[in-house]
Amino acid sequence: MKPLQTSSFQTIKTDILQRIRNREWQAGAYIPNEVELSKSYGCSRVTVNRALRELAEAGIVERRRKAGTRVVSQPARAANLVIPIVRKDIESRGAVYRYTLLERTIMPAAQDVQAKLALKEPADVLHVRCLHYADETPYQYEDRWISLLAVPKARDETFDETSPNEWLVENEPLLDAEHVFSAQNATDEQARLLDIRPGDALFVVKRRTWSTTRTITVVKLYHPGATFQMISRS
Amino acid sequence: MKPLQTSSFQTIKTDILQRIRNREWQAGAYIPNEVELSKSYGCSRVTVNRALRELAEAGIVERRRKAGTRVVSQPARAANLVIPIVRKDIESRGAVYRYTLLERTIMPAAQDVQAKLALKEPADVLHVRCLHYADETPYQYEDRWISLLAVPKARDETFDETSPNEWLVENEPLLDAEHVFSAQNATDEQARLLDIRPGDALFVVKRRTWSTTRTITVVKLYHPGATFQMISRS
DNA sequence: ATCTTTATTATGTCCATACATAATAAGTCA
DNA sequence: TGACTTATTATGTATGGACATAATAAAGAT
Repeated sequence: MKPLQTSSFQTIKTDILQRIRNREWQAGAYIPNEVELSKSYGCSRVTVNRALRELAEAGIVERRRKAGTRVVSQPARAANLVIPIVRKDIESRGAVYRYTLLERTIMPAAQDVQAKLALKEPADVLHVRCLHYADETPYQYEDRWISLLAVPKARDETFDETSPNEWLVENEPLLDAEHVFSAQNATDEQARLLDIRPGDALFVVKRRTWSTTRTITVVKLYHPGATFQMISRS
Repeated sequence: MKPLQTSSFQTIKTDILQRIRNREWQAGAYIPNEVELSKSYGCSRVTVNRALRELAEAGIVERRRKAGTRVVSQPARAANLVIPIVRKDIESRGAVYRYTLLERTIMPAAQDVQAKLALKEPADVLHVRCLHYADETPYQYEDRWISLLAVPKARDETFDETSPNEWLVENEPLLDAEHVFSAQNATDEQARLLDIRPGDALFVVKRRTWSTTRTITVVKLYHPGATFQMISRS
């Protein structure tokens, strides 16, 4: 009989998960240590270690040296969500993507912008506002600040054809980011741009992006709540 | 000299990430295979394997047998967000948590509820509506359906003291879930319950929870947009 | 030319073994 | 009693070697 899951660390992982679900190993309690488990499963300790490590990464068990491995009592749900690049998101829905630049201004950072971009002293920043359409329907309104201190190359980019998002992905790849999700009512201007009514609910994503040393860009992404949803599975 | 990061798979992982960021290994290109890398790093292949595996899990590289490992060209942002248990969320902000049950009704599933809970045939369901307060300010309005076919025990639970969320975490732990986030305008009733104005933006979380075979519960969580935000780092 | 079979290759996993490390418990001494 | 040192323990990581597996390329047959 071939096992359903080929790899044995996987079968061990799901078996342990089952035992926790069935309360054989209760919440808050310590489970047998790696050596004991490897004996009972008839495998190497490394294999058990990998299973337990992945369960710990999933937030299901907690591990501490010398103490052991214990079942987390009330684990918070860990949702793993993907924030796609707008164009890909729209095209994956079978819609035609279009991009419009609304504003591109270079100016000295105002007080609040300087704080947002964590600039120690006043410096030039780039303010870009733009719209992303799906089949000629406004899909996302983007309001972005880029630190020209961190990305001097951006000074020479018009953003006529390429959206700042895609330009940054190309030119400053794989940065760390922090996201804040919220809901807010559309202002008159936002409503006009997104072709909805003032006060309509907007899904807002605020993103701050940085490299090792500096904040690169902060952006607010506004989605009409009715047309937008963000999904996370398992 | 002691390395900054003790484990060598970690240093290798960050080194590879650096090389990708510096475009030494360009987007879409294949990077050296594990054997070559292990030689150049002077370590075992398994160590390189772990570094690359974790980079693949993070969505930074793609791996295929025989083909090799290549840098993902335009990686979608993978945000790892934590959806806390309401009470803990509120208490961690230093506020006092209070819970109020609004409705608890057992009824045969209507058409739409039957579909939502993926019930093949009509069966009894439990409808629970409740409010979560932070310092006597409404924080979350919860509208939940529980399949009594999947969780017969829920029939005997009053939910007077314990919120359905916490009861389910205790009684049906570690279920798989799917989340959908969106924004919508508050209805008159929602506004009344949350002590906001009708039309105010609400942050909505829809969650479907299932065990191996059956859908256990579906729930809609409504947050006043102004007071709520969900954060995800890195 | 097209289909099928057979290498080849890079990743995926496993093992036994070894040493490192963090956290705790036990022991020692003032 | 209290401060300090020394085991002890479970997890964390590394190694060389081995075999499995998926995907592709090459070779062969029709």
